[in-house]
Amino acid sequence: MRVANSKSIFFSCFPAFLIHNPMSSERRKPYPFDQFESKWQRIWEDRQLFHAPNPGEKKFDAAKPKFYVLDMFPYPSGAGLHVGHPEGYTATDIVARYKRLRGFNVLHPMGWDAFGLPAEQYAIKTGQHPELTTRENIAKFKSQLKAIGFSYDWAREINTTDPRYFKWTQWIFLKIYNSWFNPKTNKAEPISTYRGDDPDSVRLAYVAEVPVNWCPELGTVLANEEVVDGKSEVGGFPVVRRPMRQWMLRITAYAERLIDELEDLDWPPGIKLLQRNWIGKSEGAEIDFKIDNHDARIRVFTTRPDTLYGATYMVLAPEHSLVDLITTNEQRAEVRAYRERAARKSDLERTELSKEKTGVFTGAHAINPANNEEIPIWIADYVLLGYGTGAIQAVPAHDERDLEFARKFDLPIRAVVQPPGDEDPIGFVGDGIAINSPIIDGLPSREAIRKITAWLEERGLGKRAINYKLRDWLFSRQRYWGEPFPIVWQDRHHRSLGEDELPVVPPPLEDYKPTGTGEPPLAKAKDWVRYSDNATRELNVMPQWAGSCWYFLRFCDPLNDKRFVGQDAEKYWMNVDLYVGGTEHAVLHLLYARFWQKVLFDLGYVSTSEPFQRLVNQGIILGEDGQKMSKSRGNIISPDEVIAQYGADAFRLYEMFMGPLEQMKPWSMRGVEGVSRFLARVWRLIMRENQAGEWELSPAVDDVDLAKNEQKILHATIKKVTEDIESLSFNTAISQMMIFVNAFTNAEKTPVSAMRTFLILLNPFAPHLSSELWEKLKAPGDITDQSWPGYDEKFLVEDEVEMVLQVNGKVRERMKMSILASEEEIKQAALTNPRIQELLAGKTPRKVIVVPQKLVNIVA
RNA sequence: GCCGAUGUGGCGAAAUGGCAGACGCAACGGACUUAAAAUCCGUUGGGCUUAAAAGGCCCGUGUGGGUUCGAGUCCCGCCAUCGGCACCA
Repeated sequence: MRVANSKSIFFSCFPAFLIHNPMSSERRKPYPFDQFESKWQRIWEDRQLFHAPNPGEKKFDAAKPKFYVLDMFPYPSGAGLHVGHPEGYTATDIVARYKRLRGFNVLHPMGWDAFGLPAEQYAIKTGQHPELTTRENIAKFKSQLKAIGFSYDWAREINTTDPRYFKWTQWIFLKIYNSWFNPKTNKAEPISTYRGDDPDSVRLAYVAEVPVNWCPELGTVLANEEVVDGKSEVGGFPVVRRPMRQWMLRITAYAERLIDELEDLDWPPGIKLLQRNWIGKSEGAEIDFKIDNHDARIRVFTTRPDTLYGATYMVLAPEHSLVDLITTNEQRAEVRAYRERAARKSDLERTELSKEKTGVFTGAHAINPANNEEIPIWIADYVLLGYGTGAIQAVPAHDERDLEFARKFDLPIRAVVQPPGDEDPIGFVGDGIAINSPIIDGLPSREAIRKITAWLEERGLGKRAINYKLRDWLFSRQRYWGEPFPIVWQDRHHRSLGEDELPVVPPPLEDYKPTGTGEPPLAKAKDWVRYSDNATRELNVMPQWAGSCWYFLRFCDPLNDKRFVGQDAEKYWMNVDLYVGGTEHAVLHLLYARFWQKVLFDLGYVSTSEPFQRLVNQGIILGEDGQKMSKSRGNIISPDEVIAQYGADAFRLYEMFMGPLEQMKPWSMRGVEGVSRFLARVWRLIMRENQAGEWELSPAVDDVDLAKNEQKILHATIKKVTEDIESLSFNTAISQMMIFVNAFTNAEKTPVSAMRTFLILLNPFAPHLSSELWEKLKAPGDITDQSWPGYDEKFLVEDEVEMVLQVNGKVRERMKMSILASEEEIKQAALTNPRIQELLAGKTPRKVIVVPQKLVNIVA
């Protein structure tokens, strides 16, 4: 307590209700939010006020339009919420409450993305089952969210670790597994429509031996996104490349559609660009090079077939399958040594540390198909097996990497593109004019590409080709706390379980520790693993992304036990009209979810091919020191302490008042105090404290007409708040409400009608306070049943406006003008103004610009 | 290196090409109070002019140019900070 030495005074002058627990109420509350916030939360819960009925249910009103507003659901960590989490949640809650007042059926759900590594790590440390800690963490998160007064439809709460949920995650996996992508129809179809010999080679879920990010410390494989600078994102342990049998999802089949269908989405352009870059489409050609003394050919991918004449050597990735075949005996030892070194390199060494190009000559030569020149074939780890064909034609004159390599190993460099101007052709990578290239000499690059590609195609030497950076999705994890695959193995072949065998529930385990061999922890559950006498279960589990790939669908119909989502519910609610979350999910989550949605759409299970129509990213909230909040900096602020001191409404309001939603901004307790003062002013506009220290309705509140200026400010506020909520500019909406309150604070009479209207405007932002005051005003019905007020422009315009008079662009004078004044009248009034006359000193103005109702600029 | 975002008072910020700094914080002054807290009222970008005030003038939105009667806003170049990607042929 701050007033340690003044307890007697403290007790004598404070109302009784504030002192029953003086240790917890550090200071006097500016308004008694603690008296009613939990009361309203209870009322909302008891009355199921925010439950949205589905089509076909009793209270469903088909006449209303729908609005689906969704938050990225959280991973319930042990630490609880910090003030960054509820930023987006507050924004969506304001929109949800606003849309309800506007007469929409609003779907506003919340749930838990609860599978994941931290719970498993905790289990390893403590021996507590992840299910238990998950349950506890969820309870903590949920109580924190409820304390903020969010209007979630808790009847739709979902939890990705609930068998009733992941049963359908597994079901969707089966659909993916039992589908293939038909390039003719450009969509997924049931595997039964595939006419080839080996369906397993085209399934959208398949098994492959792939080099993966193996982290010995965690005893698991990590996805690329979980590896940061060659170290594990969790724990910072070293990560090495190692081939392993893994489940993959064929997301690359959808690369084109994932790019194209971004077009019509209302997403920030930056996020669309990020996704496009991630998918990384590039157009070019594949060209076949003959190998001297061998039948095999090497296929390369290039975006610049017009530089073919400049290809003075070739490079294969060290892991390329033809390396063994073509390497000459003299070079074999050197090549083998290089390949071994490359294989041992971690990602860190391969990228960050390898500023110097390395490579070795195979001893073999290829024939350049354009000029039949013999060129040496090298291997080097700057060529990646996973991109294109894993082999390149090296054109050192017009590619920085090839140039660096050629210079280091003294390979020939030949210019074949003449840059515009007098730039040096060597090292020029842009478009120019083809030179030293008989077939295309003199052509600009774009045309040269077209012509030489056609030339190659005619001769069967190459063809147009498109490549993507996007790789197939590594979909398995060697962990315990995830969805088991509904797959069994028999005679070294995988096959799917029947839908009636779902869900496949993870077996209870005593010991969650990684085996360390790369074999998943599920291998320890011997009985569970044995599916039948000759079949065993798949031991991997799905990655955490799986559950979040379709949760927005489940929210439409969370209790359905017949289908992953009921058809009518899905049709009615989808798509998500507004999706709010952090930029950290800009690529992966959003890409994966779009991919699943498209598969389900192709197979006819959902009605839209894109899940999220409008996307908004909230900015990060920094600590009071302007640094990112983190345990180590000790600058984490929990909503609990803020709410205890200032109340949930002040917390919500400050989250939104800090600045634009998308922006990064630092927390400030002073700022919370500021909005809390504003809410107290609202309270005292309607309530006053009597002699006994009790709050009662203020006698100033009366059923009076509004003065003209009051009418104007009321309608200006309705207009501004409405428009600002629509554009998610909550900070300026709040500013306008402050202006409103400031204007009414000193009025003799507080017009009750204006107060009611204002409370409706305030309701989405500060639902507890506005509900309480609505009740205190004895206004009819519940505030949540009201309809959003409209405004009338006629109250906003005045008869007279103040206009600015400028001379040469500088403000020199102001004058009042009727809004009806014509331009000519305004001009005359300005020119005859004494101050302007004085400034002009008899000179004739050269030009007069009149902007009606705004200003006059006189150019002298 | 490439791509993207952002640079405005002491601080968070606001401004359809038309009065830069609304609103809030902090600070200062006043009212109320024995006093303080709370509350209410007022001042608050920098400089010059003035005994003081009123008033007037000049400068000011990262930086240098440009377009315009007029630029925080539009165009070109540069700098800084943050975020993403990073041998993708």
